Amino acid sequence: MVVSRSAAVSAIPAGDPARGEGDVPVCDRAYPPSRDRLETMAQRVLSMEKAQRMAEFFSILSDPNRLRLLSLLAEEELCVCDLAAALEMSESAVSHQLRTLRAARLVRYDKRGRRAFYRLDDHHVLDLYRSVEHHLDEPCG
Amino acid sequence: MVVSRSAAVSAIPAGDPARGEGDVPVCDRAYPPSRDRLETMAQRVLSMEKAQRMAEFFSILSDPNRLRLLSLLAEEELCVCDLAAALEMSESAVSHQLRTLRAARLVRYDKRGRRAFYRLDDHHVLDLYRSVEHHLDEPCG
DNA sequence: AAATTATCTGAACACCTGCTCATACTTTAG
DNA sequence: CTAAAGTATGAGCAGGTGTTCAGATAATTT
Repeated sequence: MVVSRSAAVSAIPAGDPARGEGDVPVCDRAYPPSRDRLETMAQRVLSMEKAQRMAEFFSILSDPNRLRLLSLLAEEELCVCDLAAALEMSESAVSHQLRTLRAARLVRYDKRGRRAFYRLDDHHVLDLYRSVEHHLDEPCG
Repeated sequence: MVVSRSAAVSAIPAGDPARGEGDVPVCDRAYPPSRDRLETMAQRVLSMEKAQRMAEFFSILSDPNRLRLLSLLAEEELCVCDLAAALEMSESAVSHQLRTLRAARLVRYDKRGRRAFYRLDDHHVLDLYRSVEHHLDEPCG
């Protein structure tokens, strides 16, 4: 894991805004690609296993109701029925979605009496959330 | 848009690591929630429209093969057949996925001869990609 | 010109997702 | 104790997603 880290990070290089859009890299390579080129690409490409895990994480955030749940829980802990009332969803649907978020360790809950109070359990997800929110607010996005 | 920005950003507050996990906020509120509380939550919750757009964006990144395509295109521009060879996918499947990425403005292409060279068209997506990559590399993740 | 190459596209199919509904469980109220 | 409230969960179903397959298009080669 430690060894693969540098390779993994280099698989997606820094933004590199220094390189202008104009100077296009080599464009008329031989086809089919040589074994060397294929091997080079194989080293750069995200492993299937890692891609799978990343995709699963993104898919947790790819549902509007889950995002709305997170947006409320980012402010304060709330119980299932409050969440259901605020989002105008059935309590069953909310419970199912919270289960999904729980499985992904994005929220955790705390049962008091017959109510279950949910709160965020992941600080990274907020940064991500805000990044995309900001990204989509851009005029070109 | 400008006016809504502050409200939108405040919907998800800063990480606020200063507040310890110990001091739990108010936990035994009345139920059902008062009109005031419901109204407050309604102001904080992500709008359905915005949630929809964010979810669509995340869903673009929620497929392992699309992530692998992006990981290759982050390094250099590549044509469909190179990508297909590197990922061991059919050229048709790659073309379909590139169409999806194109529609989301994450990649753009450049046709030369009978080949189509694809490259990234979005700088934000790399930051996001790296954030999640880093997040999932953590021991607790 | 005909054949080949690189890509694109629509249809069809299998798989996955998120909802509702019915039901069960646990805790509080009467 | 019984009844009700709050939540959890499995089954089932409608809708969405990603692949393959067949076919079309345009540029190159022979």
